[in-house]
Amino acid sequence: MSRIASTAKSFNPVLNNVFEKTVKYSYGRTHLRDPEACQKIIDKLDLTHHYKPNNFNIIDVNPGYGLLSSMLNYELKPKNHILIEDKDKCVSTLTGMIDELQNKSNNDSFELYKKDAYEWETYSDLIDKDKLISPIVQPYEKVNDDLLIVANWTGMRDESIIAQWVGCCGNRNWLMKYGKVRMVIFVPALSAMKFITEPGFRKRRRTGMKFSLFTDSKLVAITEAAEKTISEDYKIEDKESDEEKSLRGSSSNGGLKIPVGLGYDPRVLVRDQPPVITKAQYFRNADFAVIEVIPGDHTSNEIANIEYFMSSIYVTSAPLKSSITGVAPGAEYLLKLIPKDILEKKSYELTNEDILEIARAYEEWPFKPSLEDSYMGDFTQTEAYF
Amino acid sequence: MLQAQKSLIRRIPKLHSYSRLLHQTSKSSTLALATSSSSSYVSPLITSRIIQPLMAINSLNATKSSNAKNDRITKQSYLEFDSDTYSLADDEKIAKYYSSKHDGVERRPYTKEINYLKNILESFSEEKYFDKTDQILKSLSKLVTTREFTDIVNKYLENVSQGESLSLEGLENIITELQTTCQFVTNSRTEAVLLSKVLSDEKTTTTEIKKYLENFEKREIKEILRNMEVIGAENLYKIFDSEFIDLSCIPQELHEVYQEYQVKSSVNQVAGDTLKLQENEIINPLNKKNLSELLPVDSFGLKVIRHSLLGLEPTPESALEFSTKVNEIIKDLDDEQLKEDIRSGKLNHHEVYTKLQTPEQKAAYNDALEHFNYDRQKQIEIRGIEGAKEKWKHDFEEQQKRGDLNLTKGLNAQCYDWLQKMIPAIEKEHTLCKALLENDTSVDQGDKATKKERAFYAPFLIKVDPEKAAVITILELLKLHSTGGVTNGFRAYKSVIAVGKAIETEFRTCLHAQKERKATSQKNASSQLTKLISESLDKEDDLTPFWDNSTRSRVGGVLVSFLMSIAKVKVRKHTPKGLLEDYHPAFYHGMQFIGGQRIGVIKIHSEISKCLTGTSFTESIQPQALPMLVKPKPWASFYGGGGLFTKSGLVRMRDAPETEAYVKAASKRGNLDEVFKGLNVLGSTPWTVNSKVFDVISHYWNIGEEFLSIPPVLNEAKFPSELPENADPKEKLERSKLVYKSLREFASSRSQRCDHNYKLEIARGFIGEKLYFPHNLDFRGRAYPISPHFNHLGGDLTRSLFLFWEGRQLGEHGLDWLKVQLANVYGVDKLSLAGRIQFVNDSMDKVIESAADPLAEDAWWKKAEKPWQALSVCFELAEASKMDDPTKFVSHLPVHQDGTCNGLQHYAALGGDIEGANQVNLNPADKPQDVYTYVAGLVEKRVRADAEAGNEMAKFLQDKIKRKVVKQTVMTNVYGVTFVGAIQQIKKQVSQHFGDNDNEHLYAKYLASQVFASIRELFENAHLIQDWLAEAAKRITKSVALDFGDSKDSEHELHSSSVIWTTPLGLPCVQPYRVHKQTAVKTSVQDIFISIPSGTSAVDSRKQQAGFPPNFIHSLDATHMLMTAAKCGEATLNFASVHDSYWTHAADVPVMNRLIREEFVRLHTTNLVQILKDEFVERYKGCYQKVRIPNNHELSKKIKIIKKAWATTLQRKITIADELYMERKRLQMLESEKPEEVEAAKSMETTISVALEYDCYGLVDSKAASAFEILVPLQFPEIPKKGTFDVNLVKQSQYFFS
DNA sequence: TGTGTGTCTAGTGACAATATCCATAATTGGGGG
DNA sequence: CTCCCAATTATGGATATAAGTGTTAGACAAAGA
Repeated sequence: MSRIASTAKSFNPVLNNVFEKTVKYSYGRTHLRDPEACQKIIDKLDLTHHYKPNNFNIIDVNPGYGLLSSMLNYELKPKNHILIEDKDKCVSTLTGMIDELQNKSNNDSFELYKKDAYEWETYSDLIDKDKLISPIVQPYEKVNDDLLIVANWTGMRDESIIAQWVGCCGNRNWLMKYGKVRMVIFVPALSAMKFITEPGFRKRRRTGMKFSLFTDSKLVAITEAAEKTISEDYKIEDKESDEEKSLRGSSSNGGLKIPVGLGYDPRVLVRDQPPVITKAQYFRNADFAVIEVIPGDHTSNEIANIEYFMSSIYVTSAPLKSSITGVAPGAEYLLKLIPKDILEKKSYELTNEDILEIARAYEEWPFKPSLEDSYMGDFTQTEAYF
Repeated sequence: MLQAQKSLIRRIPKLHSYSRLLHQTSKSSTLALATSSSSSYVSPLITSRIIQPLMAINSLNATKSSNAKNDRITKQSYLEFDSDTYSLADDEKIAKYYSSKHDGVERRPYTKEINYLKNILESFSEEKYFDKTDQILKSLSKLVTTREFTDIVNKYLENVSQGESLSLEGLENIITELQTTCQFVTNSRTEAVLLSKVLSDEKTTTTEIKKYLENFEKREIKEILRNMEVIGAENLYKIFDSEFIDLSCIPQELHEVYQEYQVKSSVNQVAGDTLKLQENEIINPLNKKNLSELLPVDSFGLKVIRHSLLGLEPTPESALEFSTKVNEIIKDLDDEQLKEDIRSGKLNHHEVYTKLQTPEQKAAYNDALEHFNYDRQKQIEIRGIEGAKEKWKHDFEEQQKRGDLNLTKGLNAQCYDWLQKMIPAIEKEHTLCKALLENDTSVDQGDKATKKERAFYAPFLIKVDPEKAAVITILELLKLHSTGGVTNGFRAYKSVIAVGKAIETEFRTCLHAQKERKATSQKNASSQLTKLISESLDKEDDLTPFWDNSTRSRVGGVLVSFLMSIAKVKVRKHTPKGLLEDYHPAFYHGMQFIGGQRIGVIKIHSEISKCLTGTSFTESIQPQALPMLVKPKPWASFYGGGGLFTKSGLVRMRDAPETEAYVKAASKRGNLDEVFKGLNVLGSTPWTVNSKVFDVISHYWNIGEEFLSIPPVLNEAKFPSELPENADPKEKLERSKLVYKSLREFASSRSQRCDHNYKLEIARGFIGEKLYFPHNLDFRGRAYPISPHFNHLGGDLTRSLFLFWEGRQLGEHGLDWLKVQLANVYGVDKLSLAGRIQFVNDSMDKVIESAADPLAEDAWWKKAEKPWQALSVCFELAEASKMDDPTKFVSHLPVHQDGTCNGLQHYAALGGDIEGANQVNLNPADKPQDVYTYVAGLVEKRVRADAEAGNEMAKFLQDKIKRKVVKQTVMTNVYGVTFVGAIQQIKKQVSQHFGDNDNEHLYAKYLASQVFASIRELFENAHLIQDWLAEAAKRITKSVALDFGDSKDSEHELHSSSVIWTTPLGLPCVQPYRVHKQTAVKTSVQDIFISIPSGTSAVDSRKQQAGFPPNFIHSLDATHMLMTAAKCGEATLNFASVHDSYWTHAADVPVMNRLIREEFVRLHTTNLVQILKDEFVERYKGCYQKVRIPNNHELSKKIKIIKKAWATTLQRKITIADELYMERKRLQMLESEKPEEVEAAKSMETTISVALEYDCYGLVDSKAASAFEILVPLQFPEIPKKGTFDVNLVKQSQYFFS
């Protein structure tokens, strides 16, 4: 049973031979196993300027076996580092790590909080009831420098959490009520592809649009594409068609020169230059990406009136002018209110400004459906039988 | 346009996709095996001498499989192929099977395509698109057997011979051509078509007829005349007139008619048994003149004909006929007042019937009414749709006149407006369709996609009258309001299918009615002949198959999209700039998301839905879904029971071709006569509506408040208060849960109100009427009334509305049984019979009070467990007690006898558990045993034991276990309730009765396990049987057929045997649980997701296993019911049933009770499980099952060696298909005529054959660390031993049913 | 190949998800012989 | 007229969609060792 030892910059030498090289239980999530990979991510994040040592808190959601957490802790030196983890094996490794740190380096910033990170209650309890940390509310003009959220949401069903967190960014509730709190989230690669996009990318849908609107998001790191997503007759093509084809988000014959990054919005790749984590560096064979999400300047208030409208718009990829008609009774009238150039666009081509423009136009619309009309019942659940 | 045409023809059959499938599989593993080098996969153990024949066989197989390429129907669409290359060999046309080869139930390849072709053939032949019909016939001739092809062509000839456009020569030419091109073989029916054509020609002289007839032998003529529905009444008489004809030419069934005719014509008075009225125009739906004449019915001096169901008045002729007959009947009445009441129409049919004095009068009245109702029934079925339209029109005109703004009327007027706009749209579509079908390029077909769509639905759409189509569309959409979990709207899927189905039903009804009219159009046809002809019309089985769902959705789709685009509603909006007015679509399309999945919905504009809430919309009930006014046609074949013109199958099923095939086969073999007999008894029970109860219900209904089971009128759902945008996510979540909850409650209340409304409206329409419920079966043989809304299977309220039409004097015991009935519905059913009677006797004054003043605030009946039925009995008892001699009281009330947990009774009888039998009253006892109480006691005992052992939970629950807690779980245990389901049931009880809500789940879980254990303890043998059934189902559904992977039958999936058994009455039950493939059909509304029915796709093993034990028991209780029904029919009882509740007149209860017990004993004296096992063994022989044997056993080693040898020669892994292939070859050779092949086979070893020498089931050792999977012939475990209970005791058990 | 892990689905009558993309088979059309 | 190849079309399969996951046990399938 070999254990990890490393000379990586952010790796705490005290923890040499604490983490096991292979772990038996993945609990359905991906775990980094190589300190070098963690180092890549930490370097890319470049957070040392943003957070003052011993003067800020980290909420670390699903740290797993804690390798990355320990390195982040060593690198950033938070005052409190809350590890929200409820999986038994992880918890025991984590306690081992915490003990080790306390014994050998007197570091007691870590606090293990054994609760289900899925529950909203966990967070409110953490702050309001158990008072492990007391974050400071900071204005939305700048990024909050008191709180950092790190999360591993790489499981199958975790995507919904990511979407909801972004929703919280729009609502400015939950932890986002403290201000622009930075989040570093491990997500499934496919989620990152859908969510971190620019207008015009074919995979951009409602949630992708919300990412743009409510957050400033970056790709921090990506993994090598799993083999099955790489097309065999992969060819290097010239740049123009390159651009066009990859814009379509097609995963089969994308235009990048190397398979890595296939399926991502190429402009995002160019913009963010994410480092690549190799397969050997993580445990569990499932692609993931690391994203950085910071709440943005727009709120869900601004588009609350067109929620239902948007959901209809993003069903099809036809230009707005044709998909708009069936959306509500009398939607023809709405056509007159929305600028022509927007109507020519397809749903995935809409920019933040376009969306806001539509929301404004919608407000002008005399026949806009009443709110309860947008309630679409979902009572498919089997109910009692006498 | 040629291209579009080709595209149409090509796309319709979709054969090439199948051929692709064939092609693909022909390349798959097994065939690769077959075509690989000849000797390579022969086991090395076989000597070279034996390899020779094997090689020959394999190369033969190889050539066959290379031929298989030619099976592909490629290139030109199959309407154009002209060689035999693509045809199915004769043996292939039928030589396929479903789950078992040994049942003689055939599966035809390309069923779907053949059905489609039959349908479009029907359509095209009526339109006389000969070039297309030729092609279709050619194609069909390649796909079906000669016999079937003859039937198809005959039908086609019938269709095209209609009218003047085709001469006799033309017809003959077609026949000759078909004979040469398609190997068409004529039969007597073909001759009948020709004969009919000859006779129909006005110019044909009698001599010519004679001459024509002389071409045949008399025996032949007899056969030809059998096809009377082809020839028609009028022509039949012409033949009768011919001097060439004598009695020897007349088939048996027509003898009577013939002789009668001879007599009458000799007196020169032709078949005068019908009234001489004006031209008989019964079926002319669109004749408006006819309608205006309908109003003055009372001009006949009789107002008996009061109710006009669906706004349809009876035809004047039949009304006149009826009134004449009634006048005749009441002529002799001595009560002048009664006479006057009847004449003036004060009394409804049932009142008249009950007031008549002599049995003769009653019989005569019944007879007259039956005749009269026959006409009305026809009217309802054929013109029901039109009735709705007339109502709209009426309201529209009223509104125009008065500017009336009443909401309901406004809606009707609105509908009329839409209708007017929709008709031209559909008419235009019709012309486009016809143009497309006629290759008329002058008409612009719009864009490509539209044209493609049109090509699909055109042949079907043009068959339905635009007006009717429009009415149906509007009705169906409004009917769907707020269904499918959509507020103010409905699922697009449902609407499209519903419209498609309704259109199909309408089309079928019209077609049938039209045929009947043609065949019986002779105005003076004798009623006998008319009846004979319409009966033989029913026999046409499968020549117009049901449309498949993709067709339905396409037809529905186009109509729905029309309505959506034309239906507008006016809206006004006050804005700062003043009043804005606009027309908005009444329906609009959207998407709903459920768990991320898209669901297409159509929403109804709020202005419209406002009008729809809570108001009645009875016109929207399809007339075919109403109870019938006349006795349903008796079941005699798979189709044919039920409505006059409505085709409904014997077994209701959803996309289960296998079930259908099995039942049809059984029906053809005559195995179902017993089933028919029972069903016909159920169908021939006449009912009427209990108007007294109806009045009371109606009173409370109209108040609009919640009362007993009547839900209140709710106008809108109440929502919790809004939350700010930035509220805590947890709070937001809680709120949205509340919102959904209140929406759900609102919806359920509304849908309940709606449902009740339907029922009440129908009941209102049928007050005083005589009504019948045609029944059919579900796949287990349980009988259900076909009319879905209003039937005696409903809840308490609905059941209380029913009375038997006929009355029976109470006689000696009747009164007591009425009292028992009251006690039962009051909830006092645990006492002995005497105790129950005593209970009612003690409450007699309250009973009479209840009847006298049912509306009283605290009336006694309202406290009953089933109040409405209690009220119904109160009325009856009060009436009876008024009589001096109650035994003379004529009672109409059905008295129920219910089995105590019927499923458990059957289990107990099967298992022979003594204690179990006691608890469900199989064993005679002084008072009824209550199994629920007993089980509750057992559970209590267990809980107490646990409590003593220190279980905290048990301590809490101790002494709290009541009957009610366990009741539902015990009851549903038989029906296969799962552990989770039981937890839910108990949880509900727990949360109601115990205080502690936090732990209710834990409690429920704990209790559920205790209840299960208790039931198991009580019905030990029964549960062993249950286990045996489940194990058998598991083995069957996990088995592999020997033929799997055979190139000739590549459609079967690996596990494709479903559980099939035959009930003691001969009904085959096929569990329809398979994994259906699904595809999307593009319609103009949206893509519609439909599942493709298949009898060969993989079985859903889990469902099959879970479903089999309860289904088997259900099939037994259904059998018991049908047996009892048949016996009751023989005993001339009126009989009805709700699965395990049997109903008859109070006076007849003793007889029925005896029959129930006798039949139960008769059913269970045979060893049903043994029979089932034998049946299974026979059915599933040739199937193999995977068995895990110890890895280190010598057999494992042997098989591994063989596998390895094969694998090395084949250069790949050995699959199951390979193993089966080798075994198949071995068995084939064993049967061979060549001795050397037999020899070779004998010494050949396959993975399967080596295992035969071992008792593999005995080798199974679950504890063994490592196991090895091998294939062995399917075997079934030994059936568990029966307990010692003697079923015959049931005969003496008073409380078995009570 | 034998394990632990993750996913799926749970009584009957009876109720069903769509849009889009992509690979590939089938068909058509054109050209040459 | 047929044959062959390129181009086009049809079709089935895969995948995403939204965004709390009411509940628990057990069977079954894929996957990691």
